[in-house]
Amino acid sequence: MFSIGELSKRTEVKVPTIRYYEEMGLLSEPERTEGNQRRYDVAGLERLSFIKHARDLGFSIEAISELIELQGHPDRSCQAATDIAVSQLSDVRAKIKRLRALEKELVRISKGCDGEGVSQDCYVLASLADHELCRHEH
Amino acid sequence: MFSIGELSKRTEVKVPTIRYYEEMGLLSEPERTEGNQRRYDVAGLERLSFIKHARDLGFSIEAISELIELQGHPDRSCQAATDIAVSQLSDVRAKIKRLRALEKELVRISKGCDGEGVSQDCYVLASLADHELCRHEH
DNA sequence: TGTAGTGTCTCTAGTGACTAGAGGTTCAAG
DNA sequence: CTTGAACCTCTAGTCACTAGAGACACTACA
Ligand SMILES: [Zn+2]
Ligand SMILES: [Zn+2]
Ligand SMILES: [Zn+2]
Ligand SMILES: [Zn+2]
Repeated sequence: MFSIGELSKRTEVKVPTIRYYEEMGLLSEPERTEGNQRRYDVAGLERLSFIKHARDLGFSIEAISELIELQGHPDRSCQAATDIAVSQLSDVRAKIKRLRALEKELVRISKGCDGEGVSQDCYVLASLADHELCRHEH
Repeated sequence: MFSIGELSKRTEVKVPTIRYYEEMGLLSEPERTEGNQRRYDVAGLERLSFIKHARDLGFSIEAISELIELQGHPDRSCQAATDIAVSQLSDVRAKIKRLRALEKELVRISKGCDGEGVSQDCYVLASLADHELCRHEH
């Protein structure tokens, strides 16, 4: 049995975050000591590792809820799990696409000024004031 | 003179967002009609366009505040503006890097299951449970 | 001039996923 | 048995908005 602090160390999830996951229903309520402190078993550790891994991969709390729900029913179709993963992938790809456009624009903007001049003549400020100077969509 | 709704249409910034920018000090308080409604001039429109453009490029409200402050002092050095832009660029690059790692991992994970099986045998769920299956750092 | 309908006002609360702090209690080591 | 770290609950703050309530203002048309 682990205390919340031990669980935190083993999973690299901060203590308040663990309590937050419990409140959100991702973690089931663990046993308590007589003095009301949480005590976790291996199942709790595995559950939290799952959540941590999914969060690291960018899945939302809501998506993780669904995945955990599915995990609890071994005989159910896993179509929903694949759907969630595919949708997460397309989210990530959309974000990358958008950030790449921003990157190009920011390269142009920051190359345009070395910081040696004054505000009035600054290419950075001029570029922000006028989207027409932009080469890409964003 | 524009009403807040007209300003909203011209800049594609939603009305409550305009009020929020005012509250945050990005927009100076505009004139008011006798009935207390906001009325903007061209300067207000340009200011809001600047903010919109900077937000679209991912600059934080705080960064935009500094840029606007700088814009108000045409004779001051623009070093800070370049610094802000460069730092924004490196933020964007860091995000892209992270997302690319996630993308690779998510491709592997979602390719691993066609959704035809059951939860118990699902590669998506197995992958989330076990980071050892991952090919990349994240 | 009356009125209908849309726009605007302020204020409060909610979003997601935590994070920080206050004020109090429990645990484990020595 | 004492000390000090860890734990408890609860509230509020983060960022950049977004939604809604209830009241007031403006505009166009009859
Ligand atoms: Zn400059
Ligand atoms: Zn632009
Ligand atoms: Zn599957
Ligand atoms: Zn992994």
